[in-house]
Amino acid sequence: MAQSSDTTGLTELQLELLDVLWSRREATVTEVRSALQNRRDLAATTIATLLSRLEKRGVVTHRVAGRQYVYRPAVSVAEVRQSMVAALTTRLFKGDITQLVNHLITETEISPGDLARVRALIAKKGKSLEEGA
Amino acid sequence: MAQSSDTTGLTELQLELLDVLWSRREATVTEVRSALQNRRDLAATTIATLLSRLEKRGVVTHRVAGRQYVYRPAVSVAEVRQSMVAALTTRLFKGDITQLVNHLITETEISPGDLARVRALIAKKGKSLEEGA
DNA sequence: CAATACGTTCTACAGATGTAGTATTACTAG
DNA sequence: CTAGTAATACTACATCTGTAGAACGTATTG
Repeated sequence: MAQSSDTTGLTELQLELLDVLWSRREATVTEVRSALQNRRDLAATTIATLLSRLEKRGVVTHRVAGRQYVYRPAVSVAEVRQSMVAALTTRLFKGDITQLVNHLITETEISPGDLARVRALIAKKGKSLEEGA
Repeated sequence: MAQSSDTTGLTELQLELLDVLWSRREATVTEVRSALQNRRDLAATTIATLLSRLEKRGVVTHRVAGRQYVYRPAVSVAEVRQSMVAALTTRLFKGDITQLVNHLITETEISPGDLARVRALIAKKGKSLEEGA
């Protein structure tokens, strides 16, 4: 669902805003601002600008509550991950997922624990495939 | 090696240019241009501009050959993959690699073949860890 | 030597992003 | 009712990116 407007190009900051909205379901400008306060000290007007731009792109929506706007995401975490991971896979690994996984387990310092967890995930996926097919 | 200047933010087009340089080791503006010809029909000056901008960022270098510039990458595929995958993992999965892998095998339509290949990769990695440690 | 062609550098411009001040509007407290 | 306050909208600006024309210099070819 949701034929959202190309979320592949979301920037760091834009994702941080979305994160706030995702975790709170919805939030006002002020709320978003204070949620980011620790890392970013942005003017309220800056947050407002960013959110309205995101709205123009179809990434968020807002409803009016009194004199305030309450923003909420118009795209899901899953969707965004989907499109961004796909974009990265295409760009860097010619679309080959196994190459990406290979990169992850060989080129990054993956811990034995993580490796085990990954193995478990694969096993589970294998099972579900057997059943399904 | 190479403390290259933040390659996390490379765009699609910039990566396409780099791809040409990576595969040919080095190339002139004209060569890069014709290599991209199929997908992108860009003016020679456009390619030149792009390459010189990339050079300013430390992503490529050039040497002079007669009246032409021969560009070559200043960053490796590995480095770029490294930093871009890391950035994505951080942004979208709070830095948790297993979450990314989980996404890959559950959220994308991964083929049984790919799954098997991934499993093999994990197995191999497991072995090398045993030996190493 | 002169004209043409090629190659690079400069300049230009629109759109996106990060950032925020100012203006406007509407509410709240005295 | 009026002054201060809070919220949004508008304006502004620097930087980056995609794109390319114009200017300029040099080489090749009559």
